[in-house]
Amino acid sequence: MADYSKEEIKNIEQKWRNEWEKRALYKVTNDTSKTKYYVLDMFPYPSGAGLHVGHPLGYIASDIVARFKRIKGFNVLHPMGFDAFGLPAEQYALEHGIHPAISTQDNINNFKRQLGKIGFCYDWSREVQTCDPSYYKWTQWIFLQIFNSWFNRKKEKAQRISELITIFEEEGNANHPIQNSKFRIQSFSSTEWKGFDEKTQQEILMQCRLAYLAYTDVNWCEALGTVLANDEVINGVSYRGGFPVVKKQMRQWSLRITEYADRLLKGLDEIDFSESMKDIQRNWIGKSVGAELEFKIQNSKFKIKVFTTRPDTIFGVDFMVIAPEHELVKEITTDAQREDIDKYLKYVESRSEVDRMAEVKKITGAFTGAYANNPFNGKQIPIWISEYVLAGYGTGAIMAVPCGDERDHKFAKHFKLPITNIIGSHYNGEEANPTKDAILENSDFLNGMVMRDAIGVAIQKLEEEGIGKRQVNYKMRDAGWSRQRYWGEPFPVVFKDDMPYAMKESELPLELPPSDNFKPSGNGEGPLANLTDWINFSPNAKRDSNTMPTHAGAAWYFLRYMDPHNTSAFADPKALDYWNQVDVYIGGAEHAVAHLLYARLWTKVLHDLGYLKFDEPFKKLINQGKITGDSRFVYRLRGSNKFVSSGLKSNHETDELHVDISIVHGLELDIDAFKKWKPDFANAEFILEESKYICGSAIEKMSKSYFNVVNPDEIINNYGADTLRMYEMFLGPLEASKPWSTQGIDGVFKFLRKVWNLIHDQTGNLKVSEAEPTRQELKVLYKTIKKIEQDIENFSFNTSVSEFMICVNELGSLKCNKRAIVEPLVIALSPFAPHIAEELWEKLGHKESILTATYPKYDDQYLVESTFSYPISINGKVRAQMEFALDMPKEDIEKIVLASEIVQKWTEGKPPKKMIVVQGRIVNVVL
RNA sequence: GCCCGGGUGGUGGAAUUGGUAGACACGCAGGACUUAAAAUCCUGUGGAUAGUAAUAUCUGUACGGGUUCAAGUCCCGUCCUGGGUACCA
Repeated sequence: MADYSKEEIKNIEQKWRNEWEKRALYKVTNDTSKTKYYVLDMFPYPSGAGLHVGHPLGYIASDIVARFKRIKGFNVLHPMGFDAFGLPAEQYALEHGIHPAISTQDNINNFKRQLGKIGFCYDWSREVQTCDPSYYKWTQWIFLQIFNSWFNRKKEKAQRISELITIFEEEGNANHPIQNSKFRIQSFSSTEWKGFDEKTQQEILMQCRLAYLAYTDVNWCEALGTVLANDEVINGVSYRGGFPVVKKQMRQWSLRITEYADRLLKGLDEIDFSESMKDIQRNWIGKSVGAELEFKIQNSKFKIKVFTTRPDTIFGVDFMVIAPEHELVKEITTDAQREDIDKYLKYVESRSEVDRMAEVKKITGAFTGAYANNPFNGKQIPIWISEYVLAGYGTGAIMAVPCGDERDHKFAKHFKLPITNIIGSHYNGEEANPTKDAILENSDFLNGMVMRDAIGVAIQKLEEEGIGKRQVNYKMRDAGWSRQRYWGEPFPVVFKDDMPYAMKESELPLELPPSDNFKPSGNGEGPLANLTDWINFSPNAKRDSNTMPTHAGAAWYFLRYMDPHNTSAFADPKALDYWNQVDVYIGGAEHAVAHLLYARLWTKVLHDLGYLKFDEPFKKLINQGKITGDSRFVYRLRGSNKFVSSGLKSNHETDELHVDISIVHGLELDIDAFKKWKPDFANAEFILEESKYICGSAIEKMSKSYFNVVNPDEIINNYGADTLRMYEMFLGPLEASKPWSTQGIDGVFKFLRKVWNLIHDQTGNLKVSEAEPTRQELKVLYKTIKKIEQDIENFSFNTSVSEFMICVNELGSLKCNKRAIVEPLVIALSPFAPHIAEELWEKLGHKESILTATYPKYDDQYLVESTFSYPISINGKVRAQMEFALDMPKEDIEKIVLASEIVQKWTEGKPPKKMIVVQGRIVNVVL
């Protein structure tokens, strides 16, 4: 009895999970007397497959941090919830006829059961579910705040739309021009504003709102009768089924995230995300600084605006290219070229997304017959159209500089256009050179300047002459916010006269109407369009048939945890103020651009509107790596039931089959188990190498169909949750992605048993001595505590597990079972292995949970390696100090002293700057 | 193509940021206990050469150069590899 056996582990872990719940130990209060610490996991989408070993990796890490900070004396918020709206539940409903609400609840229950077994210290009383009306009431409410805001570019912040209306009433829009150049009304006075009818006013406001309706392209899949999200479209065909996808214009909600591009970019400097994560966001935002300038078209009233990042190359412009969709194409094409252009436009129209993606390198285009003039020297420039210029970026038109831009160069060569060289020997005639370091030639007033410097000069000149101006462009587009789905938040608006109006707060939530029809309506609208009574709920008012994307609920859930049951606000300002930013946010890197950007955006808008004091939600972000599966293969001879070992398969024609990883040891197949695995294989024959069957292997994603999934329940049944927790941490650095393998889990289990045995004798009785610890024992303990503390602060949990192992090995060899050593060790271990720590803590005579303990302090004097220094004197003067370790053997010290005298002779009396001494030997001397 | 990471024993991975490379663990080998097995414990374990041995010497962090008293770590080039992005002017 009382051995750390598998049976005993189950009892211990169950006992403590019950105790924790019974004593409500994880309940967190908004207690403002303590310093707060907010540790957040990215809440999961509760998929039907349940948890696999990859999920808990980040959760375990955050749980360790939460428990650590707690025993460090912080008031720790460590909540969990579910991102419960989403496509898979709807898909499941279509296939199995089970309502998403029901399957989602089932899945959540299963997740909670699995999470409960791992011993996390979540405060479940703060759980949020995004599909809960009491939650999405506030998602809708925040959406309406965004809808009722506009972005004041002068102040670079969001303001209430009511303030904009006041401005329009007082002064028209002279100071706040319409940004959409295609909108029919561009400027108006205050009297004009007052004269507009209601609908016109609403249309104007729609051009300014941060959440706005507009016709935008969607990915329409005719075969599936539905609209697809970007990530459901792979290389121009649908992810499911591989059907063609085309662009279709639909009236949809978007969030004007582009207005925040610059603040989202600047905000990155203040927050602690990994550089790669910041890079991804920066690339996504895609800021480029350059100039916008106008080219006059010959014999025409039109001008073409282009955007360029390289105004310094203005004298190298040999032609211009505009997008085929550009509005001026029809206007400027000459009669002589009309046939060519029409032919090309037809060709472009016929090209699907797939073709374009596949043939990026293909050079196509047509000449319009029109010419523009270089704004500086009047040089005649032919105007072409080509699909390599995108209508959606910049102005949809470019000035082509073939000697400096690769695509322009290829285009010029292909159509035999002349190429002006402005960079001398930097251009070899064969390929473009995008350098900024060349000295400009053939460039009029820029001649002789280094290109890098000429950029600013050119912009200044453009501005002086009124030809152009400095301009910043972003790759990022506004965020499409409509989904043609059922299982999401309905938009809390009503349409009157085709314009949306915000619902009143008292009317929220606008609940998702009950339905059992989840099929798309077929005309591009989602399933809600089938509910005509709900849509047309009143004779002159309609609802939106779209729902919000899952990003909506996830864009603010971290705020709701602070005050989850509030019915009068999304959270109390005091709670928001106290908990403030998330101190550490742990989750997968796959959310780099979508979720994290939207959460940052919503935070910034709420900040601007005065609801939050902070404008970045996450102070620090840690991306845990993916745990991938380690698959095994067998090779079946084609058309037979004979399997050939991996090393010999090249001699045969074989098919590769996944085999269950549980019947393979390392790479060697358990042949008997294999025969029993599936009836088909009962009579299988084998071609062996060295009398073994060796399997092939590959690292791939964990998936049931690959037979490489490891369910945490299995590990917990075998070894207990504490071993699982420590093993997942021991596997490698948190941020690295790594294949799952249970090789080595025994080592972690043995470690825990050693801890157990440290204070139990062979018969299972407690053996703790009250004796004073020795200096050596204290050193072992303090060294460990200090290292662990640093490791946790650095999120380096793999090394901290090693550190514990070293410590227990050393204490074991010292035969140390003293209370003064063991107790602090158990406290330090408790964040990693809470169950065993609680049990030992109780056995050591404590009535209160170990969560109420205080993280042990260490005494530096026991850790210092170098405690005294020996002066080296040269010519009677002390010239350098040498440091010695306190516990260095005496003989070694004598050796060094001797050596240092030799060194002095060797260095001819020059004082060494530094001497490297390792284990009593002088390794190196720095003069 | 462009922008970031990464490449260390049979395996997962350490290395105080330029200072004994391979901590810790797995695996493997040998030993102890046992009638036996399991479990547990102990010892060894990058490679090569020499030696009965303790040990000694050389070599070694993808490859080729370089800086430095000293390089896994810094610089240049090459090759693999993971991620992001894609005609963004």
